Amino acid sequence: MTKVIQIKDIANYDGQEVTVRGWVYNRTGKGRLQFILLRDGSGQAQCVAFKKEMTPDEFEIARGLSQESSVIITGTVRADERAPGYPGGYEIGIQQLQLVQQADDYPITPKDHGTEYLMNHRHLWVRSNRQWAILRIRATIIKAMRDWLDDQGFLLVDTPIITPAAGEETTPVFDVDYFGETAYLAQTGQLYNEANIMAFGKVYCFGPTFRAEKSKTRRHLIEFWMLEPEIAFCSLEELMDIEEGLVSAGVEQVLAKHQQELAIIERDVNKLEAITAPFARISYDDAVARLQARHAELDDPQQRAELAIELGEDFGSPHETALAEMFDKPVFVYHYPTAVKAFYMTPVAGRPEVCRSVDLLAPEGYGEIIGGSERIHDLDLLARNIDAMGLGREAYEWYLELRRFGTVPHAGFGIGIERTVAWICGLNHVRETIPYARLLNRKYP
RNA sequence: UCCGUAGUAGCUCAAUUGGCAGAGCAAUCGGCUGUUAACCGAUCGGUUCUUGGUUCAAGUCCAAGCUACGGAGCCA
Repeated sequence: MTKVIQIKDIANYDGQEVTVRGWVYNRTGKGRLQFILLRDGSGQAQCVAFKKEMTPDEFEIARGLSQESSVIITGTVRADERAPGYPGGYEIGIQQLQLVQQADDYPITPKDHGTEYLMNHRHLWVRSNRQWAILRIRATIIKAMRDWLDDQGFLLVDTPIITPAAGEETTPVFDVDYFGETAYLAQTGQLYNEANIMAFGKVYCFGPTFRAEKSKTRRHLIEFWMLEPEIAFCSLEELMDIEEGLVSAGVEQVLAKHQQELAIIERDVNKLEAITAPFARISYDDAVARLQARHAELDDPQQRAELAIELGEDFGSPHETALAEMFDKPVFVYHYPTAVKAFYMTPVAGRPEVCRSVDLLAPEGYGEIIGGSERIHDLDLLARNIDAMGLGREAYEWYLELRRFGTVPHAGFGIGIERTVAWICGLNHVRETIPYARLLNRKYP
């Protein structure tokens, strides 16, 4: 029994006999010579079948292998510059081949397919190179950001998915039948984070969140994953320091560990190498002025209509894109109008029409990847806002109590994992950044 | 919800002014000892999204609907 190896480690076994187990990604042949590109989840390696080096029965199996058939192959590793794969450069000369199952008419061929077809076969599509690369990068981004927070003294504190009240008042939520009562799927863990910082100082939660919005764009999912740090005794400026440290750590780790995957998805690595702290910080007022200046340069009537903006209005998607295009790194926009932001955001002292909020806009048109703010820590002001929004005191009683027992200035933010992955990978849609996307018209598979 | 585009073989797409339903890939069979989405030969493959209408004749024109894609709003 030879050693079973992972293909990613193949370079360590040059000249040795090994066993690999996996699936046929592709096969080409020239009569008595067959090339089997085998993937095992960790990588891909070319396995070469010569008729004279195998039993006749096993060679016939090799000659007839279909795409995604599962096999166990034993053979000798040898370096060969012609060998494709990941990492590539090594191939396996097959001595024994065991067929686990001959796959029957695999639907996703190595040719072009449409989006709908691929999404209908997402359970199989995740096997493809490009999806393999993206989902591996996603895992690294999550790990890098969590490691960074852990190293900074944050504690992971999980927050509930089923909640008694909608977290934010602005967006529609999903109802859940909770033994005859109505509960809601979480849109954010923030309110619970605010309780948890009073116990642990610096915390974050990480998990799925749910928005019942009828949004159908390349930036929206119904179910998406969010990493939400919250920090006691934290100002908006300190919050921006944390955000840029977190984001640049994620980019740095992807560059360090995934050159191979970035090559598969053909990402322009130069643009990622530029993503280092600090990031530009501009006020909402400044952003509006920049957009108005840009607007004045435009001739096209449709573009002019999209980019028109007055002080006090919220940004639409075209505004965010235009702003981000002015920078080659993510850019912070702070002090948004109070009226367009959530009820818990602290008004700026002396200028209550704007609030201590900050969004981080990703470059290359990917839009907002982070939203954050200083939270109101004054009991009376928070209670007034809750009443003014018509939210109902009962569900928020515990939240108000946080301001009654040792309230402190604090701040936090949420970073959308899928938008971040889409930006770092240079994808044109978030649906490829999550294994099984939930979209307005899709919950299958 | 609004605006725009599309729907033809398992997949990706053609089909001229309304005039015989086509190709590549996949699949099946055969050939080939260095292939990189191999190549060569053959075979197989159709409710042209649905319903109704115009016409000698509809994939093509008209009406309604369905589905998908892209964008807006809203958001991360």
